Amino acid sequence: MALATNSPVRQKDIAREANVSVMTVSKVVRGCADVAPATRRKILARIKELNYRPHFVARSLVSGRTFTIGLVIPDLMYSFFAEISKSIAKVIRPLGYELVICNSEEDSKLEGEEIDRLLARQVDGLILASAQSPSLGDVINRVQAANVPFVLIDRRDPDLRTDFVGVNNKAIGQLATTHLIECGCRRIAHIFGLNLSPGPGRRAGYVDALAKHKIPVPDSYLIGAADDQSGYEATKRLLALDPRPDAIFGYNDPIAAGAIKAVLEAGFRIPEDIKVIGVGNVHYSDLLRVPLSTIDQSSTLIGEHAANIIVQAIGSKVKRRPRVVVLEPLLIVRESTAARSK
Amino acid sequence: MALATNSPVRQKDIAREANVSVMTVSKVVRGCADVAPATRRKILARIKELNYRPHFVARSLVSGRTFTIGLVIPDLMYSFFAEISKSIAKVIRPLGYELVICNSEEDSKLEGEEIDRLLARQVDGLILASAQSPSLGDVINRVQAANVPFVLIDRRDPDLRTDFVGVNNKAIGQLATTHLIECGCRRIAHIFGLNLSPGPGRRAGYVDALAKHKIPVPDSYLIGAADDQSGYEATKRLLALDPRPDAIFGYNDPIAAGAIKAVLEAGFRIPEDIKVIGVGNVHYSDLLRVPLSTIDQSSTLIGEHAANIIVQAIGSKVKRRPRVVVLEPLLIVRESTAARSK
DNA sequence: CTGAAAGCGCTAACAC
DNA sequence: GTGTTAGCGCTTTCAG
Repeated sequence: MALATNSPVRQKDIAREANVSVMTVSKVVRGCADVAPATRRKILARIKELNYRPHFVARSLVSGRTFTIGLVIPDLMYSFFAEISKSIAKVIRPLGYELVICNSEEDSKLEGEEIDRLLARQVDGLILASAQSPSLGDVINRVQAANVPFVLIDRRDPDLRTDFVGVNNKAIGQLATTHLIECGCRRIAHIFGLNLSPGPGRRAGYVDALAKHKIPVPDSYLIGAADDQSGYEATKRLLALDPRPDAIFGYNDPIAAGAIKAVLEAGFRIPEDIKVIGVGNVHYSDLLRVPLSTIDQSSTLIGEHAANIIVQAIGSKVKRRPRVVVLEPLLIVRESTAARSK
Repeated sequence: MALATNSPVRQKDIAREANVSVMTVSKVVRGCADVAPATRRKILARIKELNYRPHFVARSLVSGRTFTIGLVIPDLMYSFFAEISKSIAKVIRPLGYELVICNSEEDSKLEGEEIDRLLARQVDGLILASAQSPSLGDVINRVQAANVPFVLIDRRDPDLRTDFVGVNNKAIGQLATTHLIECGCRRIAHIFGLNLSPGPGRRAGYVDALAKHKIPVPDSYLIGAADDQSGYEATKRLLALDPRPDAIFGYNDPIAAGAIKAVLEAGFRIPEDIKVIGVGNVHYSDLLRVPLSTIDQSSTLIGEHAANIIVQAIGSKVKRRPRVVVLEPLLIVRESTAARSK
């Protein structure tokens, strides 16, 4: 025992110690059947003794596979993306893959660089929640040129026929808005998000639901924000309008949480005076000043689907037709849109 | 132009196209000076034309460096760790490193496997927020045997002389508890966390502060929890005690948020009847039912320090003495411990 | 300034 | 069952 506290142990070392060739060691390491039991035992003993670990890089060089999947997301701090990352990892880990996560920080230039780096690192596949706007074309071209399978998540370029996993954003907008209408609200404002695929989709659903119920709203009820802070600011502006909105549909939960803060600060009650709904069903929605009604977009499922698709794409040598998974959203009613008896 | 839509381009291809040897291409790629300007230009043109990208794996095999750093954390969903991940990435990215993040899910067996995998992948360094308990010894031994630099973060084994970056947890416990005492509370309960280094540290600070002010509390005021849900449950049990606590110090913000929920549900007011304080200053603390007073543990700084240390350790061939960075916590007072005029 | 030789650690493919 | 040969794409070393 003892020894081997330092310096990498190679198959060559095992081979020498066990009086066999490197090839035989390699076979044992990979679990090939055609090795004599006695030899195998001897080699395994040395492997354990010297604490040998196969050299992943060397193996990758010859096999052409790194068992690495790259994930590019706007921000790990959004629990939506953290949850997706986690669920992807959970699927691919047992298959021997590791995940390299890159923050693009909603910056399309940075995103491009990260993707290039991941390609240079020979990732076997790529999962992208792109910050590119309005078109993903450039990046996608480079990825395709590198012949690396990829899946788009959350944010989609409708012009591109690629694998995609996401939510039906229009349905989200419709669901949220219709819910508010059914709650009796008629002056429904929407704080929309970034100009990426989920943003316009939710907005379209909002507009659509209003139209369907023949409820007109002033343009001033549509206003943009990026996070809880700007959602808070945006809401202050909404509250100054005349007539004042009686409901606010936030692009996501953080924005809606900011809205709640602004509404309460202004002295209005939720849900009595103003109802608020968000999207995402983030973990803490239930703990907010007013427990937040929201639309669940099943982040975990998105990750699982994306992971399964990419793994399958890596495995298949033939060109597959693009797989598109669009999940249906789910309304979750909490106190912020509750029907309150006075 | 055109072509090269597929198949990897190698230096060999560039060399052939440019009528030079592979060596010269390699030199240009690496930016060596000893290449004739004309040759360099010619080669660069081909590189761009064929969209050549250096093969990271091959490069790693010969250089012995992967420019990859492994990060093992309990859960990416804890915003504390997400924030650390993000700040680490921000530091190492410009230096050419990529981060591989692994969730250990607070499972020491899984953690060990992940570390082994990262070692097999030849990571240049490792940053660990270990779930091992009570001692990190085993894992650390393996990492040291592999001769890979590593930094412990957040969770420490006091017996081990290793690089470490974290917060002064005892000071956190003292700060929180002393603050509650100064608010006039005398029946201060503590919901402690997992039995890892931060848990006992904070608890010790709590006990210490109470002792210093000669405030006795019944054993029943000390109770454990793991997340917001169990924090909620734990608080319900605390509220059933006689005498009822007039303050609750939660191990972290999620637990404290769960406590707030339970307290309000039971019909008590915060901060008038019961004050609550957490730790972590998570992003949404301000948006909770009652804005949560908390102790900031500067997650971003932890990540930055850890990143700097690991990069330095990777760079230096000599054995350095362990660097230990213990950050001092900061009290942030919000409404949950505010002195309210009746 | 340019290039030929050797090899990083490992594994296909094929002999023995 | 076992070992030999060749080579993955790149860089280090050293000749030209």
